[in-house]
Amino acid sequence: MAVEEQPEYDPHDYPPVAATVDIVALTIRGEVPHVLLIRRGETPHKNSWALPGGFIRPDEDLATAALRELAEETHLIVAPHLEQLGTYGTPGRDPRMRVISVAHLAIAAGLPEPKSGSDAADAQWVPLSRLGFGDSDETLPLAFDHAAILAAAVERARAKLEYTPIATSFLPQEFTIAQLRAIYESLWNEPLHAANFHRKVRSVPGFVIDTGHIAPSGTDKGGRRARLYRAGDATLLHPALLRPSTTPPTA
Amino acid sequence: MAVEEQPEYDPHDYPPVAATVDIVALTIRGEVPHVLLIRRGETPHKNSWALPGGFIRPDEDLATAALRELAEETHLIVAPHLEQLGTYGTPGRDPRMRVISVAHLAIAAGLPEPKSGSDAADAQWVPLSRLGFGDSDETLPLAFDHAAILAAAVERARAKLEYTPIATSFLPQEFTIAQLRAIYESLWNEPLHAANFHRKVRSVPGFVIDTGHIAPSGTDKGGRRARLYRAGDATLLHPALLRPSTTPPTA
DNA sequence: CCAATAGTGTCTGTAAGACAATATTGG
DNA sequence: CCAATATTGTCTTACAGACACTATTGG
Repeated sequence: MAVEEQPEYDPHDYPPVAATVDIVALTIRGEVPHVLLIRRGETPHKNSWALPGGFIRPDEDLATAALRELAEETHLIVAPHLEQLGTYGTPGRDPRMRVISVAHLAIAAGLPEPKSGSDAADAQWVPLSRLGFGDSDETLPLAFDHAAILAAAVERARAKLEYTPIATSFLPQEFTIAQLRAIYESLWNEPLHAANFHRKVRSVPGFVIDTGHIAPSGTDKGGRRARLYRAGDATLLHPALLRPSTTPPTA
Repeated sequence: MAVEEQPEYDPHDYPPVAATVDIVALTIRGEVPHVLLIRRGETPHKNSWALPGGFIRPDEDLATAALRELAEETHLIVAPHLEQLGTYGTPGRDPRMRVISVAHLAIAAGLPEPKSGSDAADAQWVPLSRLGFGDSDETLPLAFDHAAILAAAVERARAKLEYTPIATSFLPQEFTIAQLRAIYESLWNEPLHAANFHRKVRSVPGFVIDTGHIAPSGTDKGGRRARLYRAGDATLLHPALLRPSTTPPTA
């Protein structure tokens, strides 16, 4: 850390800084990735969309603060996956005062409809496609530098699909390979070869474990019923599942 | 960020938080990776080693603060590579007050001997091997949670060697493939197959560019003189140079 | 039976690791 | 010439992507 000098400095010798957390909460609803956003009720950026977040409390760890803020918005108690994304502290990013915000990425399966929390006029799951991540070129404006934070979160998630089992965090306890593939396809925004994906996933040690169960009739139009899997204990995927687009054909 | 409520809140309504930066500066000196540490002159942790760092100034960006603190220790003006590592804010990590510190990783070639800055009794390049990263099991104790920060930095650097051209940041403008290999070997702490490494590096588009120059007599004991290369424009390596150890033989 | 989805078999090209062989260079 | 380092050739194996084919299941 720091503070090598003045062994008994006074905190008030230094300008006030607000320490906050912001959360990019991602989930999949109906094959489509969504992010939790709130509609700001106050200036600045009144009525525009923003990431949920808030002040870090005195004796609260950073991750704890992120989970608390998330819970206040969604009433979700635990997120299967939470990680620190990065810290945003450019002077002027909040016009009111110096704010240093630790951004987090949270991922969970089928999160419930959010309920408006005390500090948000409205909280809602918004498809990533409406924020510039997808086929549509629609791009809802976000408050502050939240567009940059969201972009970092989406890229982090996309990258981590390659070499970690993070995709399973979007799914229920038991899932089919097709459901897993849908996570990859919707986040990477491109179709994957079903047969090759199937074999590849099953060949990565510790990625998925066959439960022996069979999924109920998935669709209404026939088709073989799929086996159900659960997440394995691997934390890193070897070999990785590389993105088709990021793999330039040795061009 | 946050601050959805109280449109005209008073910063002093919230408990004082110190915002700092810490820097893990890595360089290679004589084939051996070193980290810049300072000897603390004051309590707490008086006389133990710590990472350089300090308060973020009022109108200073996070990266700017990191570079400034680094410059104060080493008189180094620019680091070829600087990235944010993560933020450490567990309550109690500094016994004096709540400190939230944004840790950075800096990499540079052959950095000069540090000069003791104003806020450090002594600053010095310390081999990573003396901190638990290497063959030796020596482990100098570090102040605060700096051991965890250093561990994160080393792992980040090791991982980034695989898929980014970060290794070239440790080297001068022009370098040989053998020098590049020495970076990988010393940080990964394992020998690499020289012939295969050579071909692999040259086959990754945009990793290194042949300058047409030939290195002067490298050793005193003969040997063909190597070609000199400079860093290419790739930001991501395709294909990656995977660590031997991280690649379990599909076990 | 037909349509649709799940899962397996093969084949081809790329790339990694092992090892051999060639090219230089100081002494 | 000898020792040491640089660079290139070959061969074997692993894995990704393409495609064909088999297995189920609803209607």
